[in-house]
Order: sequence, then structure tokens, then C-alpha cells
Amino acid sequence: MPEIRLADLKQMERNTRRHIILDAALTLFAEKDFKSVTVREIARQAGVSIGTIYNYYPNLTELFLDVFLTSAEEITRLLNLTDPKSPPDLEKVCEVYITYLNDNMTFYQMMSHFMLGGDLSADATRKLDDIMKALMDRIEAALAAAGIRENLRLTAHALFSALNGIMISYARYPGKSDDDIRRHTLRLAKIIARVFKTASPSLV
Amino acid sequence: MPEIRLADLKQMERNTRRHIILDAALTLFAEKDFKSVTVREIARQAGVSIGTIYNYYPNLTELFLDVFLTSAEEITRLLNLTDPKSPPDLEKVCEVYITYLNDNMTFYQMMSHFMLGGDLSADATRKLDDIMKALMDRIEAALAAAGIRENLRLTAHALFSALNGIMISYARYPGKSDDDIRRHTLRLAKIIARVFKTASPSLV
Amino acid sequence: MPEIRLADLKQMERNTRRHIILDAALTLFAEKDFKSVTVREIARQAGVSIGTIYNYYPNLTELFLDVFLTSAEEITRLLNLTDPKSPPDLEKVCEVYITYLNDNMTFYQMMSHFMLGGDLSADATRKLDDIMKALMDRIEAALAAAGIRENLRLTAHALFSALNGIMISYARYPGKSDDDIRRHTLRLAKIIARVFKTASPSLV
Amino acid sequence: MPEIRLADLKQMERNTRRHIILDAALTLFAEKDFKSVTVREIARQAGVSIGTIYNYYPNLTELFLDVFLTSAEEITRLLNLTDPKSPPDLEKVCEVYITYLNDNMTFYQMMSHFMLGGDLSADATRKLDDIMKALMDRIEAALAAAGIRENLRLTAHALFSALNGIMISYARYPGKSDDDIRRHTLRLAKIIARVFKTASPSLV
DNA sequence: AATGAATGAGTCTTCATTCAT
DNA sequence: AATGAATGAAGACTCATTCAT
Repeated sequence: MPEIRLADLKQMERNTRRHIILDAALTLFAEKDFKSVTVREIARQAGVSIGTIYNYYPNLTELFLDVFLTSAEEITRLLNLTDPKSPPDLEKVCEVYITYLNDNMTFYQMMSHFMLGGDLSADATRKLDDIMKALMDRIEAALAAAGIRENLRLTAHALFSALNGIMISYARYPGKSDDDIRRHTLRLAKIIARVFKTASPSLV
Repeated sequence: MPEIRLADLKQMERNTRRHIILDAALTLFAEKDFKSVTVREIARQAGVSIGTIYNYYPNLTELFLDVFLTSAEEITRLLNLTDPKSPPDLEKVCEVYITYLNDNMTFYQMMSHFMLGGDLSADATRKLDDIMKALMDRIEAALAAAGIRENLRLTAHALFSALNGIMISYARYPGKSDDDIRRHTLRLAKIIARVFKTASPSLV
Repeated sequence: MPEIRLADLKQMERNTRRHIILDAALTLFAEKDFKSVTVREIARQAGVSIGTIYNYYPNLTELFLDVFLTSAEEITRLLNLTDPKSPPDLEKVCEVYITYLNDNMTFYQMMSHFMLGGDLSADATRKLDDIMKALMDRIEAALAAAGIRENLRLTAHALFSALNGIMISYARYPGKSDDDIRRHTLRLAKIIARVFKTASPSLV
Repeated sequence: MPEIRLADLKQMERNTRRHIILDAALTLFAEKDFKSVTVREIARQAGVSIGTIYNYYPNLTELFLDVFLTSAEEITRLLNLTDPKSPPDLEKVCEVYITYLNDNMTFYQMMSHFMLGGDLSADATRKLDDIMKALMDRIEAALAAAGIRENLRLTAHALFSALNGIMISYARYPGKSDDDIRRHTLRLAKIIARVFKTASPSLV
């Protein structure tokens, strides 16, 4: 079955190059505000031409969305804490999420941008929704694994919201270093985790 | 003392015109995404020239910041629920805040933008911090008025975060109308309020 | 002589594929403005790759020219009205030509483009000239068949010009439907035909 | 009334700069195919910035339309041949028009482009229609002044068409110099003029 | 103080053509 | 012969800000 293999190879090569572009974008996003990253820069960073970018993505928005998707998948993996010996703790879940956001402010910027802002195509909107839903499912699963049983979905919604809010409120805390912010946001995450762990069953 | 009076009049006129510009911006923000509002539009809406805008604000960012400040002050007023006969309920505080965000997505967009994003001047940063601090103080005061006593500041932080997070997570909930979103976000706000009311004393 | 046959087959296959490309282009031109048809679209419509197009034509212009040639040949056939029983009428000739232009605006667009516009290669120029000359010959022949004898060539030139001008003047007549335009242009064609039939002998 | 004068002056200055841009475009059009003229070139030629171009015209199409309008007005003036002592001859009218087209192929290119081609805004379409109608009115008036009385409008349509057609058919006559083409097109114009002068009354 | 025309760097995106496979 | 990914020059257009009047 040589044809299949050839097709597979081509697909792999395509995925590889797509990944090169993706990584280039991620690298730039780590350096600067995502709204100020240009196609030209991404192309240069990826070592391809501008046109090639558009060979893999119909426009910049879709590329950004893909970056976002990739990050979301990474978070999902990180939140996969099911260890038979030590069952996942809710605090641990919150810590992982907030740590990721601290390390990847671009992800959070993008989430804000896409959720609040822009005109997305129907297709892009669907993709975004899927991403967010998957992320939410993961949070819910983590909650379930952590022992929460009642009002699971609603609790997940509220917790997810609460965690997201931490960053918007403290990403720019006056006169604090990155490290201070990390500590403070993690502390808030811990509080929220505890609050939800004890309060949810009877109240929601 | 005619000079003083004249100076006062001039100052009043200056404030008036400043307000006209501010209102024009607010009006436009109510209609559309704040990133797409241009100086030209604001000038036209205010009935002044572009140059005049720059006579009152050094740049667009400062104007936007002023708009943000104005909104924040409005929220602060709305959160001033201290009524001797019926002490403010925590749920009510959360409801008022979330309702305001639903009605003024631009405010939330700006908060995201300024908190996560841009290069603000030292002066602008200080202003922003003051605004956020005042808002936080108000939330804290509302919490205090609602009877929360222990770990007040930290609880306020966590609650504020949680409320802010609601909008970023659900402003674009798939397939839901504005009204559905309003209902859902209010419901989450209520949950969070209850959770914090019961859980906070012993846990934080 | 198997080699000859094989060569013939190859040539036939080549012609066939060439025709597939040509037809694809024609189909697209029937749908939209010829300036907005891209190689990619033609390739997709023809079910071949972009590279294949360039295997049959050195560049897009040559392909467009070939399309134009094909259309011109079709017109030539349509203008072949010599019927022994009912000799061709000049009005009929004009009607056929204008009807074709109404039905194939792209042909007219191309004629304008090539005649007025672009940088054609020496080879392309020669081809274009041949096409136009053949078309003119046909008009002249039709005129001759219609009984015109004096100043035949010059009359043909003037008539051909007059007919071509009809479309440029009325293809976009304000507030008129395609059908209105068709009627109006045909009416003008009839007028022109009559004018030339009576006036030409003594005046030219 | 100093205000009025000031306003007048401003308007005059505005018109002047508008004219500078217009002239720059015209100059470039005289040098090359109008489809290949860019904003950058026009700006450089006019000695203004790119942004200034867009201060006077919302987009390139509107600028091109204005150039077209200006040319059409010039033709209209040229066709104003009413001289009490020697009444305008139809042949003269045709000669003037064809001479202008020979000298200003860009005008003809634009007429083709706008009439056959592009997506014009509602406003632009109205302008174009007005231009064409004014031109047609002028042709009709010239016909009237030349003594044509019967079927005036329809004759004007047919004549205008016929004249326009001359250029599309012969702007690229094979192996002929510009001068040859000028002579040939003028000769055809003369033929058409005579044909219409004698044939129209009874036939149209 | 008010004006608003001028600026121009910088943006995304298109698409005919090439060429290694 | 067929493929189609890669190319990159070139395009139109935006808009915060300045500054001469």
C-alpha cells in the first residue's frame, strides 16, 4: 500500500510545517502582546514566506485561533491529573490552571480577545466554542475526580469563571513583580478551590 | 475679584467640553466594540474637531482611561447599597455588578484591555491602579456591609476575581441570546455569592 | 506504424485535456467578470492541478487569448448565414452579433481588454490580430452575402465598429434590466444595419 | 463678510489640492495603462502623501471616476462648436470626438472599464450615469445643431455607439503606427458621420 | 483655544508563476 | 506529464497624531 504511505508522508510534512508556523507564532506571543504580532514577523520567525502562512491558514485570525487551540489542548493535558495512587485534589487542579495562565499570559489575552471581542467567522466561532467546551469538560472532569458530585456542571461553570477572573484582576497588580503576582494569584486560586470544595454541595 | 471668576468660568467651560467629549465616547462605546472606535468618530459625535480632543487628552489611551474611570465611578455608586433599614445582601452586590457588566460590555472590554494589555504611561498606570483599587474598596465595603468580617480583604479579592471571570467565560456562550447570557451569568453570580457567604469565614 | 498512432493518441489526449481547461475557463467566464477569474479557480473547475494549466499555456494571458479565440470562432460560425433559399439579411447579421455579445459579455470584456490594454507578447499579438481579422472577414463576407458591393472593406470596418460600440455604450444603461438592455441594443443594431444598407454605396 | 471669504478661500485651496491630485493621476494615465497606476505613484507625482489622497477621495475608484468626469467635461466643452457664422457640421463633431479619444486613450479605457466592468458603489454608479448622460446630451445637441431633426435621441444613441466602437476596433490595428491609426479612425468617423447624415431621417 | 488637513509607517492579503518531486 | 506547495512582490487602505493657521 504505497499510495497510503505517500499520502501519509505528505500529511505529516504538512503537519510539520504547520507546526513550524504555529511554534513561530507561539514564540512571538511569548515575547510580546499578541495584538502586535504581524504576519511578516511570524513568517520570518518560521523561516517561510508570507504566502506560505496563507497556505496553511486563511487569515491571521485562524492562525491565532489555532495557537489558542493548541494551548487549550496543552492545558487539558496538564489538567489530566488522574493518578490512581493519589486522587486529584481540587486545589491542585486550580493551581495547575493558574500556573499555566501565569506562564502563558498570551493564552489568557487570546481568550479575552476571542470571547469578548472580535468578529469571528461562523467556522471560527464553532471552533472556539469547541475549545472552550473541551476545556470546561476537563475542569468538570477534574472536579468529578476530586469528589464533587452534586450540581457538577454548574459548579464547574462557576469555578472556571472564578479562576479566569483571577488573572484579569491581578495580572497588573500595582508595584508587584511577576513573582509576587504568581504567588498572589496562586493564593487566590487556593482560596477559591477551598471555598468551592466545602460550599458547593448544599448551596448551588 | 473678576479674574478669579473668569478663571472659574473658563475652567467650567473646559470641564463642560471635556464632558461632551467623554459622553460622545461613551455613546459610541455603547454602540460598538471599543477597539473600533476612532478619534474621528468621537470628534464627530462630540461635535468638536479632532484637534480639540487632543487639547483635553494627550492621546486616545488617556481618553479611554477616562471613560473607564467614569464607568468605574458609576459602578461604585451603584454598589453603594448601604441602607440602614435593610442591610445590603451579598447576592445583591454581585447581581448589581454583573448586571452592570452585562449592560456595559465595553467597560469589561476596557478592563481586560488595560489590565492585560497595553503599554500605559506611568501616569496612566497610576490612574488605572487607583480606579481598580477604588472599585475593590467598594466591593470590600459592600462585603463588610453584608456582614463579612473575617479575612475581609482576601475575600474581596477572590470575590472580585470570581465575578469578573463570569463575563469572560460566558459573554459568548454558544447559541445563546443576550437574554440567556444575562440570566446565566446572574445565576452564576448568585451561586458565587452564596458560596462565598457560607464558606469564607473558616476557610480563607 | 505503431509509433505514429501512439503519437496521434498522445496528441489527442493532449488536445482533450486542453479542451477541458478551456471549457473550465469558459464556464467561469460565464459566471463572473473575467478579471476576477484566477488560475486556482480554473484548475479546480477543470479538475486538474495548477501546474497542468502551465503545461498547456505559458501564462494566463495566453489561456485567456485562447478562450477569446474560441469565442470568436463560435461567432464566425454563427455569422455563417449563407442559405441559398433565403440570402442573409444585413439586419440579421447585426442581430446575431449583438445577441452573442449580450449573451457573452466576457467576450466583449476580453476584446476591450486585449484591444485597448495589455502588454501582449509578439506571438500573442499576432494571434489576436489573426482572430480579429478573421472576425472582420466574416463580417465582410456577411455583408457581401447581403448584397453590399461598393467599398466593401471600409463599410465592414465601419459597421463592425458601430456594432462593437453599442455594447460599451449600453451594457450598463442606468435602471435597465438585462432584458431592457438586450432589447435596446438590438434596436440600435437594427438602426445601424438599415443606415448602412441604404447609405453606404454612394457615400463612403 | 470675512467669514464667507475665508470659507471661500479654504474651499479654493481644497479645490486646488484636489486638482493637483487629479492632474497627477491624469499625467500618469497619459504614460501608462490606467489599471497599473497605484496610489503610491499618484501620491509621489502629486507631491503629497498617500493619506492625503484618501482625504480627497474615499478610494481609488472614486479618484478614477473623477478623472473620467473631468475628461468627459473637457470633451463636452470641445463639442460645443456652436459658431453663428459657420454652423457645426456633423462630420466636425465626429472628428473632434475621435481626435480626443486618440489623444486620450485612458479616457476610453476608463469608459470601457466602468461601463463593462467594475463593482461601483451606488453613488459612483449615479455619477457615472450622469457623466454618460451629459456626454450623450452633448452629442445630441451637436446633432441637433447640425440639422438633424427626426428621431433625434435614437440617432444620437446609435451615433455615439458607432463612434465609441471605432476605437475598440482599431486602437491596436496590426502593424500600424499611432498616426496611421489616427488617420484610419478619423476616416471611419467621417464615413459614419456621412452615413448618419443622409440615412437617418427616413430609416430610423 | 480650536481647527482639521496632512502625514506615512504599517497592516493584511492576493495570486501568477515556479520547480522539486 | 502532472502536481500543488512555496514564493514574495505588490496592492489598497487605516488612523493616531501633529502643527500651521
